Amino acid sequence: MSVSPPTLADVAERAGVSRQTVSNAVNNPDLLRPDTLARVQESIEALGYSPNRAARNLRTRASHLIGMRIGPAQEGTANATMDRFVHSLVETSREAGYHVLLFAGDGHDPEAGYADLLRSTAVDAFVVTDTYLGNPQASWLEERRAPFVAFGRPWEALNSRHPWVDVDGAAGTELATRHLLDKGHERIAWIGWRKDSRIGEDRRSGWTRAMHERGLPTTGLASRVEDTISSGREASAHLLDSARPSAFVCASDTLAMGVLHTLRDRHLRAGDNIAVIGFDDSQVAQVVPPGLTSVRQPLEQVAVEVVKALEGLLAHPPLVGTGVMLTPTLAVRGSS
Amino acid sequence: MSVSPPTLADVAERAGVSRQTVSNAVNNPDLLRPDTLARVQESIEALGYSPNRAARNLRTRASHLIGMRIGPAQEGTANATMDRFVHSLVETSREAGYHVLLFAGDGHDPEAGYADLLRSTAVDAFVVTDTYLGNPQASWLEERRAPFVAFGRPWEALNSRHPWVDVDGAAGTELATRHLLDKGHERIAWIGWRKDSRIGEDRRSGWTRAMHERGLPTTGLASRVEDTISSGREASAHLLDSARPSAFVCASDTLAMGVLHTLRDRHLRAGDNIAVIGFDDSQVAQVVPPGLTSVRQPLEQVAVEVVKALEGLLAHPPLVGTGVMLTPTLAVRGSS
DNA sequence: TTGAAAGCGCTAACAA
DNA sequence: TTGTTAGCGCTTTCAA
Repeated sequence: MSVSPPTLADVAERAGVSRQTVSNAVNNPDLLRPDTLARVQESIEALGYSPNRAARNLRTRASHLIGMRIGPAQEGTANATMDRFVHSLVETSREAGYHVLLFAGDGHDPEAGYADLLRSTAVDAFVVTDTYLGNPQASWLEERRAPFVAFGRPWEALNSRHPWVDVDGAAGTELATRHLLDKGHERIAWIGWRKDSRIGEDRRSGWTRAMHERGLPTTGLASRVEDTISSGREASAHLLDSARPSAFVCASDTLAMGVLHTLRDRHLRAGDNIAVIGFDDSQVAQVVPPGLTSVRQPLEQVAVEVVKALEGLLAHPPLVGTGVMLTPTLAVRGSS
Repeated sequence: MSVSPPTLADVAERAGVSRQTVSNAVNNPDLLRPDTLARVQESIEALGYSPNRAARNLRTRASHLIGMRIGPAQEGTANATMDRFVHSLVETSREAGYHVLLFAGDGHDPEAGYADLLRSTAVDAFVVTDTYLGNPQASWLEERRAPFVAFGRPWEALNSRHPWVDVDGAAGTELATRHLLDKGHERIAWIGWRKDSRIGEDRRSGWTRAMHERGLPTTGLASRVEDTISSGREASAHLLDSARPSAFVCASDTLAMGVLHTLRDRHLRAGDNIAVIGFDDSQVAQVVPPGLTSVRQPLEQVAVEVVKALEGLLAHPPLVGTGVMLTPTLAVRGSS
C-alpha cells in the first residue's frame, strides 16, 4: 500500500462539506438532507473511501473483532468439529459486522492469549470453545468481566452467569440408539470416553436411556476409553468377543473408525454384519465406505446463536441471555 | 469490561516518569537507564498494562493483523488442507507478532472482502490461498499494491511479482508412483482432475514421469474427473474393467476414497488386492482402515515460509523475495 | 441540518 | 537519558 487511502477529510473536501457531515453520512445518514447525503455518498464512492478502522476503534472503544483460540490441528483422529465451527462463525459474524480473530494457545499458560487481547482491547469479545477441560478460561474471563460466549454448557460451575450455546449430546446418542433399535438391534454396545469427561457421560446417558426405555440391559455392553482410533479398535474387539453386540454407538467418529478397523481385521462389513454409529458427522464419516452413520451437531445454528448472544452482550445496555441448547440430528449412512 | 484498562498515562504517573518514557520502555527499552526501566516495568506489571491496539495502530499505521479468506466448509469430501493450514498459520504468525483475521467470501463479488479490509487498513497484509481459481485476487491485489503472499504459485501470470509459496505436486505423485513401482506394481492407474486444472495436470505429470522413467505405458490408465467421491468411484470401476490396474494414484484423498468405495463394492481389499494412494494426507487418510497412503504437504513449513515472506514485505524497506517451492513427503499406510 | 472543537491512546520528531 | 509537542483519523459533544 504505497499511497495511503482517502480519509474523511478528503471526502469532505471533494463534497464541499465538513468532516463531521461525512461522518454523519456514514453513521447517521438520516441526519443529512437528501441532496447533501447524495453528494457525500457520490464522493465516498468516487474516492473509494472506507473509514479507517484504527481511528474508529480508538474513538468508539470497539474493534468489531471476535477472538477465538484454536489449538493445533488434530491429526490421527476424525475430530474436526472446531474447524467446521470456525467456518460457520466467520460466515455468521460477517453478517453481524464482525470479523474473527484467531489466536493460538500458549501451552503452559492457557490464559495468556486472552489476557493480552483483552488488555489491549484488541477484540470486543471472545468465543470460548474448549469448555470440556473444566473450562478455567470461563471463570477467568468472568472474573475480569470480559464479554464472552461459550460453545459448551458450564458443566460444573452452575453459578456462572455467562451466556452459552450447546448441543444436547444425550439427545443425539438417544436418536442413534433408537435408530438401531428400530432396525431390530437389541445388543447395542457403547464405546465412550473416560468417566471424568462430562460430555462423554452425557452422551453415554442417551444410550442407556434408549436401551432401558425398551427394557434392554446395558451391562457388559459399555466401554470407556481414550478418544483414539486404537482405543476404539481394541474396545470393539474386546466387546465383540465378550458381549457379541450387533451394533455399536460411539461417543465420537474417531472411536467409530476404530470399530471399522476391527471389522476389517475380522473380515466383517459395517452395515452388513454389524452396525456402527459415530458422533460429529465428520468428513471421515461422510466419505468412508460404506458411509458412517453419525450424530450431527447443528454447527451453523450454534454459530447463529453464539453471534446473537454476542450481540446482546455488546449492546448498550448489555443484554445477557441464558443458555441455549440445540438438538442434533442423525445423518444415516451405509454403516447402519 | 466495565472498567477501562490502564493507559500509558497511568503507568507514567505511577512510575513518576513521562508518558514517552513508558512508551520507550515498551518499544525501545535500550534507550532507558536500567533503573528507570526497572521502575517502569514494575509499574507496567503491577497495573497489568498492555498498549491499546487501536491507538498504536492508528499511530503506526499498522495492525499486526494478517487477513485470510476462508470459504464454506467442504463437506462430503476429504479436503481439509486449508483448515490444517490455518492452524499452522495462526501458530507461526503468533511467533512473528501477528494475529490472523479470518473473513468470509462474498459469493458473487470475490474481491469485496479484500477491498474493504484494505481500504480501512484493518489488516497489514493478506494470505491468498485459492490460487487454483485462476486467481483473480492476486492480480487485483497486485494492482492495488496491497501486500500479500500467495500459497500457490502464479500458474499463468508469469510476470507477476508477488511472493508465493507452493508445494511441488508433481514431485509428490512421482514419489507415490515410485513407491508403488518399487513394490512391484506395473499397471498403475491415475485418477485426477479435469484438464483445465493446472494443479491437477501438474500432479498428473509426476505420475507419467515416474512411469515413463521405467519404460511403462500410461495409455488407457488415466482418468480425469470432478473432485468428488462418486467420480472417483465411477472412474476406478471403469478403469478396473478396462485396464486391470493393480494400483491407483489419485490427485486427492477424496478421489482415493472413491476408489475405496469401488473396492468395497467388489469385495476387494485395499492394500491386499489393490494399492491406493491419495493426496493431502487428510484426517480421512489417517483414520480410514487400513490407512490410506497419501502425499503429505508440509503445511507447517508452508506457514513458516509464508510468514517469512510477509515479514519481508512489511519490513522497511520492503524485501520482496521470490517464490519458494517445497517438497512433499509420502505418508505410507496400509493401502499400499 | 451543518460545522467547530475536543480528545480517544499512542508514538515520531525534536528539544532539553 | 528523559520530556515536550504534535498529530494519526475518527466520532462525540455542543454551538450555529
